[in-house]
Amino acid sequence: MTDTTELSKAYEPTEVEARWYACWMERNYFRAEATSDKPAFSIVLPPPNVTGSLHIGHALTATIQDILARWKRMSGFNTLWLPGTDHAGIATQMVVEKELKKTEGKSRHDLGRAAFLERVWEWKGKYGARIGEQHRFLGASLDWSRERFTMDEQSSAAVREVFVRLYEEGLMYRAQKLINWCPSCRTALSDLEVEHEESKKGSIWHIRYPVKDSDRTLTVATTRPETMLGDTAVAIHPEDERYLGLAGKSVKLPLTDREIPIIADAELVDPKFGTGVVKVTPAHDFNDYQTGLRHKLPMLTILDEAARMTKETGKYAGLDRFEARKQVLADLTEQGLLEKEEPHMLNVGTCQRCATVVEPRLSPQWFIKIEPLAKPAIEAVEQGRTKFVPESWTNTFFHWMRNIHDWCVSRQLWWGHQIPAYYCTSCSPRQGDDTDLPLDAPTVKVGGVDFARAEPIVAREQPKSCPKCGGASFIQDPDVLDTWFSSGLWPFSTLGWPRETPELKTFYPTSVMETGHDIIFFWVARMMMMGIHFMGDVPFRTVYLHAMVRDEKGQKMSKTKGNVIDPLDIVLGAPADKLQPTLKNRFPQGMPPFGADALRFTLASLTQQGRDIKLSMDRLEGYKAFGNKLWNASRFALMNMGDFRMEAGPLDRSTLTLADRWILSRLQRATTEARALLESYSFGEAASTLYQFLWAEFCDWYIELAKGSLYGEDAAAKDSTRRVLVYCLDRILRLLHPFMPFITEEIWQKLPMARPTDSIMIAPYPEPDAAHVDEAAEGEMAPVIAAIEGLRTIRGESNLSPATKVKAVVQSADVRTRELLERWRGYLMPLAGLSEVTVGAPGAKPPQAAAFVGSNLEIYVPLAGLVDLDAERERLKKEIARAEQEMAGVLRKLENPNFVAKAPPDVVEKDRARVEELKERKAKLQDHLQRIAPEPAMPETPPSESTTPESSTPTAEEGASPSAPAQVKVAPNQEEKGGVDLGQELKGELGETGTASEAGDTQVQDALAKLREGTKEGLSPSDHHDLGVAYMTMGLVDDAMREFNRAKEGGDTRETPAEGAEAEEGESGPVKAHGDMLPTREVTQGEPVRSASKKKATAPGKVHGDKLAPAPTTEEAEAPAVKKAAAPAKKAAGTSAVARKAPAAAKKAPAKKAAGKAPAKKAAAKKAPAKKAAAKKAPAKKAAGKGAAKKAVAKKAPAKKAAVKKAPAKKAAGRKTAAKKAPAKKAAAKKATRAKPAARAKARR
RNA sequence: GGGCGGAUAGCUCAGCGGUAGAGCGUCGCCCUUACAAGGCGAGGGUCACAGGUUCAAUCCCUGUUCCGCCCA
Repeated sequence: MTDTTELSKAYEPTEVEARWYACWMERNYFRAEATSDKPAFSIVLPPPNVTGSLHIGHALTATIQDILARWKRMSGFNTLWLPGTDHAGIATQMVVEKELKKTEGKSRHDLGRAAFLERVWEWKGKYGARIGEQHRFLGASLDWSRERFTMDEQSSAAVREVFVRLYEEGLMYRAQKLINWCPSCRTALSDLEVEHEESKKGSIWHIRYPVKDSDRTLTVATTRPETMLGDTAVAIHPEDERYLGLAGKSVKLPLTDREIPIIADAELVDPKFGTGVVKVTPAHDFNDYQTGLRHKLPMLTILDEAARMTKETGKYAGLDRFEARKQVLADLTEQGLLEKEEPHMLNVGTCQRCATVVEPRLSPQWFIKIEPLAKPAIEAVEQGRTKFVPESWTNTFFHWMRNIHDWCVSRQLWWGHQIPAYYCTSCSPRQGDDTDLPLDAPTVKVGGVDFARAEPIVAREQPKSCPKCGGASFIQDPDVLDTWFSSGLWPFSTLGWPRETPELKTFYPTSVMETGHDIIFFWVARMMMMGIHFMGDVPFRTVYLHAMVRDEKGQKMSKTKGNVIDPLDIVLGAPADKLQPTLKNRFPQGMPPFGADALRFTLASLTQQGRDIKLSMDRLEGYKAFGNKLWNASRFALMNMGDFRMEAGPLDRSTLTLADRWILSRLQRATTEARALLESYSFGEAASTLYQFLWAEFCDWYIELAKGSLYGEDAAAKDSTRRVLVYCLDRILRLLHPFMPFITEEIWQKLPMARPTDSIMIAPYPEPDAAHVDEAAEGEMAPVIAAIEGLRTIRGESNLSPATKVKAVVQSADVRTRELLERWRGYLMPLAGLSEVTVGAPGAKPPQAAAFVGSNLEIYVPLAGLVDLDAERERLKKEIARAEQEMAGVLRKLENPNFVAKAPPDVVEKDRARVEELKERKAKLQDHLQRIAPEPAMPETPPSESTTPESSTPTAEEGASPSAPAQVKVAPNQEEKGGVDLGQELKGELGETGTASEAGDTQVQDALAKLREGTKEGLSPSDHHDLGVAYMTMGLVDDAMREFNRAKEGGDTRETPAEGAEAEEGESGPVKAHGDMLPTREVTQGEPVRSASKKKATAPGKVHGDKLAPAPTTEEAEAPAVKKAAAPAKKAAGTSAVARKAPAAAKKAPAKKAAGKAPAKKAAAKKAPAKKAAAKKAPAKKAAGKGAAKKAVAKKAPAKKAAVKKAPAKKAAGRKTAAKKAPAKKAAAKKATRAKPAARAKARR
């Protein structure tokens, strides 16, 4: 069955995905048991609107829920994931109306209610099916046998039941209240369906209302002048002195013949706002409505359902509200009653569906009394019976629930659940010319039932006879219910409620409600209220709210923006002409099929709690590649299986190799981690864990290591490796299955092993096996990996082709390490491309070799004849610089008595150990650097113009300023370790080879002690000066200044580098650059060669700064003779290289920054916390130091950067601005600390 | 006006008191027979700004500025 040729070279998702979904369906794997011994896990799919097709947000929903469902199913749960669609009242009615208009030019009224609804049902059939199909393409393991629709018979029955019960309980009532009305949709809206636009530009008009029986006028300020025609009062603040005595009088309402009262109302009127006089229009403004109620004002409706002026408005009747506004303003102007118009920012409510400005409208509607429902929901969350993830949504939920208003649930639409209220056609009031009469006035029967005044009979079924008059003819309330009304019942209506079904018993409360945070109020809150009220328990235990998916630019996806992405286009691919513009731009040849697995993995990976998801095509491509990687790793395994077939049962550990044990151990860790992350809904991290494990550990290391035995002759070893390969793959596939269901199934089916189930989707989710957690193996593997990485670094840096086999000498003082490396040379050689490896104790090193110094081993690769050694020297210097940099940082900490005293001992200990390690490493590197030094050349002649260290020029690379070699020793890094390094360096200078590392802790301690006391006795003024320079190179400005001051106090006459730098400012390019660099120099200390060469080596005298730096120190000390001259050829190369890079510096440094803040301090401070602290305490000093540092840092930066960076020449222009790059030192430091982060992470994490 | 997020590498994002990470992109060397959708190596960070707390701050606190969302 394991035909290796079965797997194609590249993974092709399309065919595989279609095949497996059909198979799963056929085998009924998605179906949940109504009753089962297994624990239940249930999720109801938030029902997508049947308005159209799924967008990428739905894909996210489906992905997350399917991950949960598959994971739980594999974990032994009786898992129900229940699909369905939502009828989406307004939205669907609108799209169908639109289509009707477009295709047939008809309105819904042309068809009539029944015929129109038929059309909508047709639409529903079409798009409902399409939505189902899309979910299938996404791999969603939904229980289609239980698919539901919010308007199917069962749901409708539930809706009726709920409505009637609420009515019976007094929680559902009908009332004439002011509600939000969309004049375009011509229906009531709930508060939530109104969107508030921030600060729209508008005007506020000041209108004079003449006070009756007086010459006085009252000026009201209003943003809606047209509504004055509906004013039934003007209000003033009772304590407003301007209007004392006016309350109780009346004004003449302009443009009408009405007189309206002046009322005093402290609640409505803010005397500080506008004129302090407010027009009151109770039928068209929510605040005025309340005022009207308080003062029992008449409520005059002047706008009809389409927001046209009613006949109440006389000459304005029939005008649209905005037209009317113009007319009213014109008329007021004419009458001289318009005082002024001012610009005004206003907030306008618009219809969520059609963006029309909504209009408050007085009309009879159905409402749910919400408070009695909200309270238990709040309590449930308070008590933790339902939890929000992320937790931060809890407060949002509370806030809204505690300020909730009664819910207007009636909609003047056709598509939806018609309200189960009936009116007797015999005795109900009728519409007619008497509609202006009071509500309780007797009526003349003219037209149809006047629902505003008729008495409803609420019942599950149409009543047989009218309890009032005995009439048998009824008409049902024409309104339908808010879509969210039926959605609110979803968690139990879908399970059969109000019938008592086994499903209800098994799956309610559902386990998780997973949905977008945008519908927390619309839907989640309402489900909570309804669920608790009707089921007596919360509808779900956990609410996981996911983020919104936005496009790559963070824009919300919308049809109008044209940035909507159809998930199926990603899954299946799409021709360019079908794509929206940005995607077409990105994929001019059309979108390739990424496959559902890649899309799902991408969405899962990008899912972070509390942050929107910007869908990145780059990442999508990356995860597609991940699928391919998995595919090919499996392909590799399968092609090497031979006749092997793994039997069931535990692995025999006795035959395992180190690599086997290592990967098995790593696998257990990944398993544990992935499971824990899933438990906490950390989908992104779970995906990342699996990604890292598969790629960086299993593929990059284990498969490579396995090749040895697979390609070898030892049949037993071969089988053992095969066993481990299959074991791991099986588990990796199962771990990944919830994320990538298709590819994992496809591969899993091909593994040569006994399968406990017919499909991976019902196989158990892997559990960690403690028996395979193997610390020892991981420990043994570490030096092997370290050695391989070291060798690869050497190869990479030397640009050695992988085909070139090299010899390597590995030395370690540690017997165990040597033993391991010797034993596992079989791993070492192929992975590092070695033809030969010699493992031994530290001793003779090969000449002309490249070296890698690890924490416990050193590696040498003779490079003579392979590459020139210049590159290697550069690399070593860089390494040295990094070590020094880090060491300096750690030593700074250790020097601080507070740190030693207050930090936890283990932290201090760790730092101490780190210093030791770094010291040793540095010594070895320096030692090696010296040993591969080119033939000594004549020392360069020091520039005659300067003798101070700063101005003295170091030679390009190794050149030492003759004037200061000895002082160099006092470089900052050594300062703390002080004595030791000093001694060591001196030794080096004297030609001694002994490593100082073992020199003695006592010396270190002594030095430290001295430093802590601040005495630094034993340092000469000159030492202080050099120390200052060294500090400066680290950006430790304050420390530097202190040392300079001490030097001066002691008689040292040299000027501070800053001064020096300044002095040099007018000089020619190279010279200046050097001078500038000097202070920050440590940056370049790692590569003096480079900076020198970059300078074209034309101004050797100027590079002096390098000398002072710690790194060069050693160089100089130990290899004083080394000259740049020695390697002219190299130099040239280096030069150009550097030149190319130089400009790069500019890149990082925005011009604006160069302009002028004092970056130095900041930069310096950053890298050197200690210094920062110092600065804080000594402001005066800081000031002093700042200037110096700024200059120093500013300048030096570019140099280092230039030296290090490889950037295209095009950027040269910006070099100057590079000054800003101050943090150069940081960069250097960074490198020091992260020799090989990626590799390290790969290997160890 | 109130509330909640966010600001970390060129891009998309993790991390959140103790040596800054990933993927993609970039640069260099490689078509090494699982994978060029690849391998190995490298480069790349004022962790928005300003204060504060701390031995130590990207991380905690306060404030500021931008961006986004929600509510009124």
